[in-house]
Amino acid sequence: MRIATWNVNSLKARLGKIEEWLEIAEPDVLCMQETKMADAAFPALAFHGLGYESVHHGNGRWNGVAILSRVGLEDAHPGFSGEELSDIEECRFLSARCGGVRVASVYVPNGRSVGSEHYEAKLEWLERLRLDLAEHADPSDQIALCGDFNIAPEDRDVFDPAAFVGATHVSEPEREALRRIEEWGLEDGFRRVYPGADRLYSWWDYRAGDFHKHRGMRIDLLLLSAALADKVTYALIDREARKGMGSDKPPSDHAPVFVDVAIGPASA
DNA sequence: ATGGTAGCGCTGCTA
Repeated sequence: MRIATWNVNSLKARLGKIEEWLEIAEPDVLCMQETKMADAAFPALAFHGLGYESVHHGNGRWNGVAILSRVGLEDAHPGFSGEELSDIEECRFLSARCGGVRVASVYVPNGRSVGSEHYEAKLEWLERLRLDLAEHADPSDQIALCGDFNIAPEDRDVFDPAAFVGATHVSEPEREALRRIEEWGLEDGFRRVYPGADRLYSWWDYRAGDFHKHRGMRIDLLLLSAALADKVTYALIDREARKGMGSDKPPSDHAPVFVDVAIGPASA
């Protein structure tokens, strides 16, 4: 099973590229973030035409998450377990069961600047995610948290650690919050395939030509429970899709990332 | 050089 994640930075602006990428990469499951779309505008028919069931959780603001699946999509749940839909101001978490895997599309708050109220809210959101797992999930199940975590797990995941001193995405409290989630029973699927690699990024700032200068960060992660992590056969950050894929319109500032896991009918 | 680009949507916010 191929499980992918992609912060698309506006689903409306990127729909053509996403359709193109689905046909090229053929993921079984794709988690998207930053759709910037309301549920009523979600193009479920376009994805259905490519063989994907889908679910979306968005309110038209700058957030919004979705899951596509061609291996079944059941028991979709917007927000954390027990969270009332009417209480959700920012749509950043959506889970569903796809082909026997509990999949979540995750869009961690940016945090803006260390010490700001937005940064504190980011840490609180991460702790809430951890508690949600601890209370409502079992680490022995097949679980994949896929998304834009807005955290580079280690210094080797950023192009120049010195340039990020004091910045968000690399601060110790953020990394500690991520580690605590992993300690519950999840593992960075990318590192199963590339344990020693550095300078492999998933996001590049649009500005100052950062993509072409290879000045990026690896912040888009696939966190897998052991039942999946032990069966990873391949992983890729699709840098080609960050180039724009033949269209005149700009690409997303994130590249899609995927892992292949040898489970279920797709791998038989 | 305290810069730069993109999306949304129409003014400035968010990333």
